[in-house]
Amino acid sequence: MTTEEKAINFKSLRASCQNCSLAELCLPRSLNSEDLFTLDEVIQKRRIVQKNERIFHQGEASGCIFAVRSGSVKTFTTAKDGEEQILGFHLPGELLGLDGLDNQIHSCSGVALSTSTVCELPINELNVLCVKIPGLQQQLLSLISDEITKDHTMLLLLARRNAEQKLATFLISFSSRFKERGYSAMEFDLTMNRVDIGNYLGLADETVSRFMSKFREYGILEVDKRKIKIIDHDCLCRIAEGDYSIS
Amino acid sequence: MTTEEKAINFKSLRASCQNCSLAELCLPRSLNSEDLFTLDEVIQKRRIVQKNERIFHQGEASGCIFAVRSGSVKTFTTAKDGEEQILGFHLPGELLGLDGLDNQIHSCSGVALSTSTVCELPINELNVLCVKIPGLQQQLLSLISDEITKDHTMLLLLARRNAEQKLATFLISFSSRFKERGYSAMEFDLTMNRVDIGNYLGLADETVSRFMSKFREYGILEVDKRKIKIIDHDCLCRIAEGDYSIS
DNA sequence: GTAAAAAATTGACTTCAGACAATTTTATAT
DNA sequence: ATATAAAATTGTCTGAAGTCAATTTTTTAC
Repeated sequence: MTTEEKAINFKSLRASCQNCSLAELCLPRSLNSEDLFTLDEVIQKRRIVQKNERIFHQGEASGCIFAVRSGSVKTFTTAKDGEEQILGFHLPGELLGLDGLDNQIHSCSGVALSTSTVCELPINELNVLCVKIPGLQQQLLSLISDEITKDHTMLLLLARRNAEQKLATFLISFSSRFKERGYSAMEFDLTMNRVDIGNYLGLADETVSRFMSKFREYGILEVDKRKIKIIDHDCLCRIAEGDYSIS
Repeated sequence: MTTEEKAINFKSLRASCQNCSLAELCLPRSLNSEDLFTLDEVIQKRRIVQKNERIFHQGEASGCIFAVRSGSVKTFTTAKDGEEQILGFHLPGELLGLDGLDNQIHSCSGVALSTSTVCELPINELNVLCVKIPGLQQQLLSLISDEITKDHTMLLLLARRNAEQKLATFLISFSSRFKERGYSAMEFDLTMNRVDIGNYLGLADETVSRFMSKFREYGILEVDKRKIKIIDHDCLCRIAEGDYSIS
């Protein structure tokens, strides 16, 4: 992408939590309308990012945390040897960049998986605001706790689950997160490719493909490229829990 | 352990950050002596816990985060099926229980690996104090960021590294953490058993044993039960980085 | 619309680490 | 001190998932 193109993509819009449909899922979750008004003072920018565009960079201090407003985003760390590990896929209403919450450099990068809008929350201003709005401080801590808990769940998945459990868990997670956002829990589009899914789950992309096919063969899913239709949600749950296996 | 014994073990001592040798590593890291005095007002308890005693429980709200003052502690989550995943081993000066920072239930448990002392930091009082001491708020955010970054590093280790890389990384981590605490980087005691190491690294305990032996055979370590002496630190690093292999 | 590139699928084969088992060593309790 | 339990080691064998490779499908660019 050329510098010129970047300039075009980097549109900054005035953001507003007050009339954002995602407020229930996002940082404003438990705030009243007066506090929301105050919060809107610091959430200055809404930024449109194109597919594959970086939102923040590992090793740099953005001074912000980010909220996905539309589209989807992945975060990943890059090891010394250049190897990448995807840390999460983020849907609208979800926060990212909490690793830079101390206003220091980010230890991971964020990249848009599809054309997306993200809200930029300057950490310094957020901290000032936390003093004024006690509920905001609480809400931020709650989101931090969620983030840590989510990582811990992922550690368990990576360390103790086999390939079919990993993939089943992955699909169920997306199902419930789409449902939370008012979309179908049974039919949705994955915005990432098989390589990314494999990387995230600690599997080879061929293994992801193989189990996608197996799930289809067994009538658990209908798979059309990245479009997933869950036919037997219960079975998928049982596979995820290790109570059932197809291999 | 009987109730009576627990009562004896649950000694509460007045804690003080002001004359704690771990202050440089711990929550007070960047505070001045006046702020330290204020901090000491809320760190009310220092608690002695015996080996295998729980410090906080998954599913319960302790209302505290904890700092290890002496000894060592492990944290772990228990899945629905009862399977446990160790999330971390914590040395003096390290914080635990950040997943309960929103003052809600903990999503993991903390257990002493050896007789230990832990400082209990009530979250509510800590939050009040963060308003009074801006440096504390900053320091807390910094520690949260570190925690998230640490988890992300672990996700990469679990997803992308083989057994010898995992074990080498594990040993190097302990080496540098002991060094930070003024102990030898080359000779130290692990306080956990092989099963725990394996669980933490997503390996069978037999695999841990095998690679411990291999490292010994190749003159990289001297291993006497849980006592580790690193002979070839450089080689261990190269194994961890994937630049060298013994298998 | 066509060519080229990227993504996904499937098969064949290999290998790393797990499972199981036997034995040895160490720790604990009486 | 001795018995018992727990932890660690080592060997053998197996299998789940990885690697490599060929092919098909889909996307992108011109």
